[in-house]
Amino acid sequence: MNISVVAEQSNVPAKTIRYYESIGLISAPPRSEGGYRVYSGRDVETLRFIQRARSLGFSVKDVGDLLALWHDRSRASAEVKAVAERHVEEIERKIADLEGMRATLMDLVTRCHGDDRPDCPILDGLAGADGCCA
Amino acid sequence: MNISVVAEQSNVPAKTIRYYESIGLISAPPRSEGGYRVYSGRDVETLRFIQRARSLGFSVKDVGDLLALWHDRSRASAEVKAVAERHVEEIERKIADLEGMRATLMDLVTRCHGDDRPDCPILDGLAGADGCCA
DNA sequence: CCTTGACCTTCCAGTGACTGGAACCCTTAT
DNA sequence: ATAAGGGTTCCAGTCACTGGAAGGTCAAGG
Repeated sequence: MNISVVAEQSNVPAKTIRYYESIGLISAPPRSEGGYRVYSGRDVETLRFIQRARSLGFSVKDVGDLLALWHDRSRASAEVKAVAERHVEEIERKIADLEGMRATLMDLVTRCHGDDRPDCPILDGLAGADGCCA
Repeated sequence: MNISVVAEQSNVPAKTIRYYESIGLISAPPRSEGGYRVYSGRDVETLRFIQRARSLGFSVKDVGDLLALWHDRSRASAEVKAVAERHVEEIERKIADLEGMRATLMDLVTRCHGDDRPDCPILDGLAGADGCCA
């Protein structure tokens, strides 16, 4: 399989596959006579795994760890669970941050009449007038 | 005021202040004889504005727009509101994305017993076994 | 046989928003 | 005079790609 086929089947752009190879996340495949990368069905599986993990927000480093764990038949599931749990916590922190921003912004936005007059509680809030973001 | 004083009062690191100057977000202040940047109270206000806007998740580009609007006495509050509303939508998209990830991950995590055995629904899910991330 | 066009290759540069560090200059106090 | 603690510039690195240029390869059609 050439790279574009793998790209399509794994939903990872060809450019990104080469990038993953360059940083060592995946190993370099054999080459054809003309110098083209030649992939196997196994490579597609691996890239799908990576794609799913990335879409769940795991960092590339975490994905590398998960891949290693995946390939290690004797691993303890506790290790995998620990990586995933840390990641859930991080996601929850991000959600909390974003919800804080959303609440403040919604307050500002609803207080702004949004017409052609210059008076604007949003800018006042950002400027530090009372009643805004502590 | 030297840069470290402004940094402390605005809660923006000195390094970041210089960076903001380099990208044109703030204007270059006058210099002392020795070449030090000399700031005024007005600069502190501006940096506080920037700090608040950034902490609400506005991009630096958006902050630039908001600053321009802030300095423009004749602006229409509708413009400001539009910027803020677009940003709220973006935040809501991000929250939705993260909540999707969280739900999938939580499901995987709770199904993983997390002991010293290799059997692991998290890796199975990432590998594409049935029942995982659509 | 030659060309065309789609595919592949490498390498370099840019994104956003900083942050770290090196190497050097200025100020103030002792 | 010197030492500490500012300040200055500039370059490089982060993260995870993405775009683009310059050029090599392959299969089909004229």
